[in-house]
Amino acid sequence: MTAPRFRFAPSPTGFFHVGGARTALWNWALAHSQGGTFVLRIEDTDEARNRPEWTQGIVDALAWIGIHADDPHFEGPYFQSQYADQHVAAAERLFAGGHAYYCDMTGADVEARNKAEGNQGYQGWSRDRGLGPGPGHVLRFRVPSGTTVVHDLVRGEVSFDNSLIEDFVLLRGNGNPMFLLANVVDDMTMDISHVVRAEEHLPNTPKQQMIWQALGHEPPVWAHVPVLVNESRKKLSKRRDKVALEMYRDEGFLSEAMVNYLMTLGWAPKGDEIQPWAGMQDDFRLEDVNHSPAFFDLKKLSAFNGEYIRRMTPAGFLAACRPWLLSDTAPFTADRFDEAVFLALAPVIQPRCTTLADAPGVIDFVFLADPVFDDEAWAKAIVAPNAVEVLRGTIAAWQDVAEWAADLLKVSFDDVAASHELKPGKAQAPVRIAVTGRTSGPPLYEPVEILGRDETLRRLRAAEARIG
RNA sequence: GCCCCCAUCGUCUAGUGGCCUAGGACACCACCCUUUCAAGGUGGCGGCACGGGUUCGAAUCCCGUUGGGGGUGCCA
Repeated sequence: MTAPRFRFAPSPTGFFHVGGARTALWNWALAHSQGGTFVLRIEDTDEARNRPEWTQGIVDALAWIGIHADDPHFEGPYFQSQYADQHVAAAERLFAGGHAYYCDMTGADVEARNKAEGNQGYQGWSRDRGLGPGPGHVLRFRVPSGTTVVHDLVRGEVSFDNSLIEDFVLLRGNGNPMFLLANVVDDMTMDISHVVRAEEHLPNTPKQQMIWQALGHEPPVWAHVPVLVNESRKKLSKRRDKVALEMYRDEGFLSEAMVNYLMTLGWAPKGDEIQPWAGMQDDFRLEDVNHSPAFFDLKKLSAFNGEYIRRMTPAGFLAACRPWLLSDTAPFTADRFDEAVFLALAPVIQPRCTTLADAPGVIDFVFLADPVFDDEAWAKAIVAPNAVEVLRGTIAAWQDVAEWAADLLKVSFDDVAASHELKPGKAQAPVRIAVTGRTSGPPLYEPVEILGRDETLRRLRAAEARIG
């Protein structure tokens, strides 16, 4: 028995679809666990050929989710266009074998005749006219009578009445092959044994299967997986939905979280949902895939991502966050950023992030010359009972604190709060806003310890002055 | 219109005739913890679309209905 070959054939459109990512992952898992090959074939259109960055985008996106081109199970990328000669050759064989015939009717002709006769679709009018190739002549497949049964690994047997399938076009009037034919020929040429793709292709499958058979080959193993849908249960589309995998990457989602989440859409790993790739790769089976479409839920993805962020080591977290920390969009400038400080604070930052992009905003005040005040929070904190007194009391207490350490600062502050008969948590607001600019955020005393006595007191006094 | 697919909490799913009083996760709510906000812990809310069969027994098998989706190009 020869090793199975799974093909993944995206068409480059300038971005990589999350639905495609899941299909790729499934093909990839199978290729690995069955000791087969993941064949990447790009369906390059005329436009895509002029934009090599589009295909590069696919390769990059695959690499991001762990499908690396240098893996021994990976083959490609190949391009559909490189097989153009074979597409035409196959069409000629089909014609020679009587499986296809030429037709000189244009789309308008077909429409007119249908209107006159009250029909729909192409009715095989040129089947016996004996036409040969010529300008404007399309080659049509002669659909045999009978029933075509597609054996699908996820759906079982699906049968189609051939009489309901029209004689579809194989070659255009200009001699160019149609996608349906090109696809079959490519799969055949590349010895593809398994075609795992989205459900939307299922209605076309009997046509492809008939081409396989007419060309004298057994069809591959088919598997049509359910599509991903939006909140209105429509197939995810570029126009309406955020479908670009790159976009999630750029927004700070971890590839591990994305991969893990994608795997759970239409399939469930044994045991915990959150699972390392290695286990899922071995357990994944097409037979276990669900039959119905799944909603791509950003909330759940975010939950997965937060979970993965919390599981990172501080060093790993820092490394992953670096692009956002040093970016122009960060609230502080790169020269004020301090890796050692971030590393020390990482354990309190991580549980407060759902994406890596959240990180700079959580501890911005540590790296800012002055905190950026949230006006609403400021107003609220300042009208609180004894706010000004607490602020002054804290200044007095902290300028004399024996050792500038988080635990001692806390003890010291608690005394101030107690002297005003306030609970520490409640009383903290004015101090917190003076130091961080906000009334909520990570624990106060650890960052304050890092900020140092001088800077902390400077901020507290500045806030006191701001109250005026 | 015609063809095909699909149907378990709001969402993602477990479930392959008795283990189901239907399990988990996300979301939501409450409480606990707590230095604010998170995180964490505990608990709660909530579902087999409907109608017929088959069977001693059906979420699970069959038929129908309804609802949803997809496909029907000289697009890919």
